[in-house]
Amino acid sequence: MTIERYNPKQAEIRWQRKWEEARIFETLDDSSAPKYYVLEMFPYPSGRIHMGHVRNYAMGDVVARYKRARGFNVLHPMGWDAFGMPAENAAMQNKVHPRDWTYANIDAMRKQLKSMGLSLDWSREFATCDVDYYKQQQALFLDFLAAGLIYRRNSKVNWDPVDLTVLANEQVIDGRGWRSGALVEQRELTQWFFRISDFAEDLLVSLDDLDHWPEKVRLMQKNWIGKSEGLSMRWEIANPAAADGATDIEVYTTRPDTLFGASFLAIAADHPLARTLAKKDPAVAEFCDQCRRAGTSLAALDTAEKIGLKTTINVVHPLDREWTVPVFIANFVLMDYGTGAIFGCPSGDQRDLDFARKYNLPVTPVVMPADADAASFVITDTAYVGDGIMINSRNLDGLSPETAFDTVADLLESQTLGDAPQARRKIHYRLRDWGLSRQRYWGAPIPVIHCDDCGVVPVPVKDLPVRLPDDVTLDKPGNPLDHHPTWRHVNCPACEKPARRETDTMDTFVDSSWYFARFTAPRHETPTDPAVASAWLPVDQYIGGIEHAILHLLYSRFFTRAMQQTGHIDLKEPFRGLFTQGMVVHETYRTEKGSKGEWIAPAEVMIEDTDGLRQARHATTGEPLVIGSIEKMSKSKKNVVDPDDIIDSYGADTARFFMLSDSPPDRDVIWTEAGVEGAHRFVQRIWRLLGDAAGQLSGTEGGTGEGGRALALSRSAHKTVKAVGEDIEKLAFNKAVARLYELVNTLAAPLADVTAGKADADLKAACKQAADMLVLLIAPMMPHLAEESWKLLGNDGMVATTPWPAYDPGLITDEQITLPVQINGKKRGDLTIDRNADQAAIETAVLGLDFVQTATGGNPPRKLIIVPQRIVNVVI
RNA sequence: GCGGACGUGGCGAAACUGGUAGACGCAAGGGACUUAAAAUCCCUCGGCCGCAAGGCUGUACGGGUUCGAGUCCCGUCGUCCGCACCA
Repeated sequence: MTIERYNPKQAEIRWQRKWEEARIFETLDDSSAPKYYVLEMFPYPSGRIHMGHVRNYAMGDVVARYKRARGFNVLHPMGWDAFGMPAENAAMQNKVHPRDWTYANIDAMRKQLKSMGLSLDWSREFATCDVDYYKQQQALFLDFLAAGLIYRRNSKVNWDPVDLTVLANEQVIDGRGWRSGALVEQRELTQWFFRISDFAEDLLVSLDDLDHWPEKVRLMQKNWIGKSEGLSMRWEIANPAAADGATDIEVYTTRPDTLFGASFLAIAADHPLARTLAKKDPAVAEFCDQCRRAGTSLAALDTAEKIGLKTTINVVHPLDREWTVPVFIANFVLMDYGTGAIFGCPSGDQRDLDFARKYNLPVTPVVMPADADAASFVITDTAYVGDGIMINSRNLDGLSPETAFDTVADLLESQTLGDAPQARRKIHYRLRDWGLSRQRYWGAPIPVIHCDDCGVVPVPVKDLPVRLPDDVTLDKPGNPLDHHPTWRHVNCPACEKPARRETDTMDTFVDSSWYFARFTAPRHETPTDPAVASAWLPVDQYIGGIEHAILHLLYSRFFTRAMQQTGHIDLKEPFRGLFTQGMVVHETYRTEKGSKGEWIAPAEVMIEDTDGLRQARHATTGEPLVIGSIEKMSKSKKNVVDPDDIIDSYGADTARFFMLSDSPPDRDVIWTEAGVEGAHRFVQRIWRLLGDAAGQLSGTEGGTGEGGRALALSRSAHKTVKAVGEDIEKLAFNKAVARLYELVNTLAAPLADVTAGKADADLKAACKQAADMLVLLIAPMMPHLAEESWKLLGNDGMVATTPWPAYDPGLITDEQITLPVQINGKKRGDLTIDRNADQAAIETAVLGLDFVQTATGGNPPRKLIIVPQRIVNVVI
């Protein structure tokens, strides 16, 4: 009579096979059903999946299975972000080819993902290192180049002189290469750039329309784009001889209103004028070198002292020809922001104030708080940066800074210096063009050829792909493509003379900037099938980590616009809905406190818990261990749990379910053994309750209970259907999980009666209906258990192709409701009353309650507040 | 420095637009079943007082608005995140 324990191992593989054979997750383009595109950020094939992947893909799969059950034509693809440095590093360490290493990893991870039972359309799978994929990417490059969306220019890069490669800013640690440890040099290299900054304004204003994105991500992108409105103004050089004939210095400011507070100009060490001066004066040259060296270390910026060197140059104040201001070279002025030159107004900027005090420059307050006194207002050691009114500013006095801004801007725009207006209003963005050149092997080759006669010549489309050569040596420093004996030698497509291939490859962020579009037609002979792509896109729900909030998402938004401009796609925003999930974290264990202790993996730890006191011990040696802080799972701290182990011992359903319960999905979730066991107990509980009753239920027709317990059960079940659907729509998986626990709790007793043969026909029908509903509701989270239970209950077909259950709205609202009754705002009791009772009826009933009578002493209350369907408050 | 988010039992968390604070889970304690264990089932579980009925108190801290505040406003403290010599 009692059913055996559920065996996920056998059941899960069996159902995975059945789904695959029936090809139910392979998506067709021609469907009359509305489309729904759900996508999780595709993984880098590092070798094994981790719990973060399990969480990410479990969430996406809930959405995909739920939407499918709701009748949508769901696209849910998977692929691999497969180019990048780790493959080259592995190749150097293990003497394997990056390609072999990568594809072996993909095979291993695909197998792991399949064991999770995800409803993915594997027929659309690709890796970005597939020749066909990067061929299409090269085609996009050529189109972007032709459309002027890509250009080439010299740019300063971080150069590792040992590894002979360019380093990203994140790879420079304390001024040294992260791998070689060599002092990083600043070098000028000719590099390719995407004109993303041309789209700055559109990328900024369109954020407002992305109302299914987290506010946090939109704000991060907004700050990253960094729009500022200001004035670009030229200051006439009073002594051109000192400046080698230069006549003016152009300065960018967002505070032209403070112009009368100016007491110095400062230029960057890399400013052309500074370079000119450095040539003549060794002291200037030495100072500039010092600034550049300090500039490479990001950490040093925090503490770096503001230092400057006074030059011999003076400039004329734009609004007073009698007034000259000294020019400094300063370490805090950046060449690549604005014009590389600023004017300093010490009273209104703390940094300028510190600088002025250090070099004894005048400090004139020009803005004061509206309630201050102009005669006595002084700046001591804190600059005044707030709003207020203008003072000490001649004709601007008394104006607001905002009005003063316009007054100064209008004046200087109409005033001329030389042959041109002295100033013009300028909108400035922090967003830089995106440099895509990488001096590496394992990336998509940039499809251009350098010819001595013709210059840079794009590879003709018919010659694509430009394939990566297989026979490369990776044990020498530098770019393997560069020292390949033959690969780079080709004839110029234009003049047929010998020429050289570009040996730089593309940044891997390029690969991930359009993969979501390729999934819509993954085998098409051009990058996209525009009609198909436009029909599927945008991605309705994109799910991934917050670490991609800026770069990946911004680049993808740019790429979509660029693809629209070049006719590959007909929209500009790729992701309608975005969700950023939290990390999976775990306790840490070490042999002793402090840095001396050795990290111990959770698998080797035993936890004892007596009266709330937790003690960790080594599972084999029994040695007591220190329980450390809860941190992101990482190899270095050994606090990792391998998904394979969990799926092996508990099954995929348990792993998925646990990842979805407990914590809200955007917050970190703590992985605990007890939590997994709890999830697994729930799996077994469902199986046991349904299994024991299955003999009675499998022949029973499900139906809504007509009265008593049967009706109460049906009410609970229908309410759960409604709630779970709403929770999944909001991606509130943890709340949906709680509703499922509740339903099982209420279902337990009636099911036990059914099992014992003590249920009447009404209750049996209600139980069957509720049980069927439960199975359909758990299916997005625990699909294998759902299929197995569905069959057990005697139902036909697969849950994976069964529609989402409908609830009866009539069962959602109860006829009797219980209103809490407060006296002076404190709950003192309840009132159970007909839900349609009018105000007068409620009032009479409330005043008749014993505890209300006691409180009022029979007198009418001062006030009686009745909030329909909610609460009653008696004020006395 | 600038910008943002958050702060609720022993723990993870619920609480829709201000309306019963702590749903649901974990841990813990007690009990039943069992030769025993596991599994399962039942009960208790914010704090204080009380045999109990019940009362008081409680959402970081201090004020305020309101019939009513975890939720709104002002201030303080703390934690986390993003950007950062940005002119």
